Amino acid sequence: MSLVARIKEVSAAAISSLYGVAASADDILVNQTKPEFEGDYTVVLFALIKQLRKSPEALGQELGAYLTAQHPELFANFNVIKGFLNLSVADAALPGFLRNALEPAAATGKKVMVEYSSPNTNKPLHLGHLRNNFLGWSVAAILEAAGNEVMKTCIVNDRGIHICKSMIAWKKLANGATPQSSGMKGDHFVGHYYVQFETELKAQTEPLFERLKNGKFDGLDDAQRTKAEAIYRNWANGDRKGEAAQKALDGLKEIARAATPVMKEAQGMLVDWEAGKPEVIDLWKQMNGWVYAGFDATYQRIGSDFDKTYYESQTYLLGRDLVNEGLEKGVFFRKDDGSVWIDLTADGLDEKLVLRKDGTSVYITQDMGLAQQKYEQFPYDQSIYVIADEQNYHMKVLQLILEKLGAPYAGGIHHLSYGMVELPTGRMKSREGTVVDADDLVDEMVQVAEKETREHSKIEEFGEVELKELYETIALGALKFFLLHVDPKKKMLFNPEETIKFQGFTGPFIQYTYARIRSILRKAGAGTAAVEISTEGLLRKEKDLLLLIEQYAETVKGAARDFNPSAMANYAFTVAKTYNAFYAEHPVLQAESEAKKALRLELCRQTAQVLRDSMALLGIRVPERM
RNA sequence: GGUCCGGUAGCUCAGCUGAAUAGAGCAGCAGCCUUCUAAGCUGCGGGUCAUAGGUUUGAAUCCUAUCCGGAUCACCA
Repeated sequence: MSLVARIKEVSAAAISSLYGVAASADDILVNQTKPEFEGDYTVVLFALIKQLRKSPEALGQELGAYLTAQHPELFANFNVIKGFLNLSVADAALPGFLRNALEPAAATGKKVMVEYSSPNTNKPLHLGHLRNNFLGWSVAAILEAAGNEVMKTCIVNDRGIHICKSMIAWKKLANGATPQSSGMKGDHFVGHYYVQFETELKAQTEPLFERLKNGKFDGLDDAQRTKAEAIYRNWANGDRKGEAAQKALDGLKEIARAATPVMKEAQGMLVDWEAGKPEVIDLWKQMNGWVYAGFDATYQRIGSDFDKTYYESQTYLLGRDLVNEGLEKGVFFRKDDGSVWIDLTADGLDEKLVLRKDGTSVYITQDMGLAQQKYEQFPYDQSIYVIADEQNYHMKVLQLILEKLGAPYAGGIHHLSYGMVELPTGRMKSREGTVVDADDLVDEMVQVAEKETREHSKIEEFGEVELKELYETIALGALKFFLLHVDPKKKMLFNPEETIKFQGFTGPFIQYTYARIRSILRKAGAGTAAVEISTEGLLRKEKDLLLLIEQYAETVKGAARDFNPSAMANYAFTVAKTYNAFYAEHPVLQAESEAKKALRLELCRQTAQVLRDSMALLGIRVPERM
């Protein structure tokens, strides 16, 4: 049990016994005492006074007197200010609680699946993927540390029109080039052809778009023509400025894009792919293979891994059984043209298509099927989807549909919705070339780490290999901490003009603190085994540190409950800061006495452990020296 | 237009299951390396918590409205 939980427990018991009123630990509000007051933890009394018909002062005095008298092992002292009962924890109580806090969490028996990363195979990973990967990996690690059985999964979007685009461009332009022959990383190689395709598509779209704007519809198929004519009529006869007009123009442009020869070619290739045409399948396998080789290198470098990888090419047909089931249950209905829908208007949403009139699946259908398959293979209590907040609506619909189908796993689905990473100029747009490439960014960070290390470090005994590793550790530490230290659900700003900081509330700050501690421990020749500490004459800064370390287990629990790695980042920073204040004031190796030295060495050891473990839950390594 | 999310110091963010005078980092200013790593430490300045009402003993936090920014409402994935 944690210290705070224990304080709540004895306070509740005290109230029951003092006033004959049933009180539970949940009724007691305990905060950390503000630094300007004396004490460690504070019981806030206001909520209790109405029921007990006591003044806050009187209640505080009585409760404080009772607690210190009944639990001298727990409380050394108390004071009451207004409605706040400030309690000083007995120094001797700390070692026991510390042991609890640093023990691994008890197993919950719960199975949790975490899906993250989920790349497309037509282009390399970018900054947005990094936030996703770091979040997903970290949440999985935190859930595991909190005692859950965790399975990390990834759904690779390896089929569809976007892959066909890369394939078409490669066939036309590459002359048989490969990543090897061009010296490019596979995912960048394939991404290059995707960009080529988009360039050509844009070039072909423009003249067609102009013709549509002038009411010329030749070259369109019947469906496109009907649609284009309708949009055109509205636009031409109405207001030519404003939002509606812009929407009409966007519609026309979309039609123009679809009607270009290159786009038709890509669509044709998708049809061939679905038909299993061997030459298309072969090329598809080859290009995806290049991409996977590239992804693997990046994943390895940034430390992403998965227990199971799903491929959309193998799951995109799933979900049709669920559609049939839904039709039988009356959850879905069929329209005259044969398409299948669900009406969610009663839930405040819209009607949603789940099967096209030609019987093929849409995105949501595939996700229904995949959810089902995941549950069959790993009967989870919770399934976390790490997906950007632009898909909030989609995930809401998915969960609602599964609930209506009566899927037993529907309630366990949780969308870990995170905000997009934006540039000072707004969202990253691949069409405008403002995407920050993941590999480039990591390379850049490593260079900065090297420069910073040259400026600051006094370590000359490192060899080339060790230095390289150190730069990677620091660079990824800075990058991961930067992307994880803010609340996941908030969008965040990344300014490519400014390099990610290495001072203050950063990963390297914590890594540095760890390295300093390790340096002391090396010099002391101290073992790694825990030593029984004596808290005789504990000083304020020593106690602050002990109280903070004691909060480790609770912090992990909270981070797991909220799926929020930033809680770990904030905690690690506070620990490091508190340690640094202690470090500046109290010598360890030259302590006043042997007893003090032993205590402080143990403080160092435990601080190091907590920092290393907290950072590990963020996927960040800590160096022995830096 | 409907729905959802956000607006806290010059900048980037904590705090949001209500509780003491709203906290960090960066940037600015002033100090601290003959002592365990100065990527550090200490101090100073900096706020109408978007706005207006409401609930409450108590509101940055809960409710309502308004303003501003964003996402979304595809037979794309």
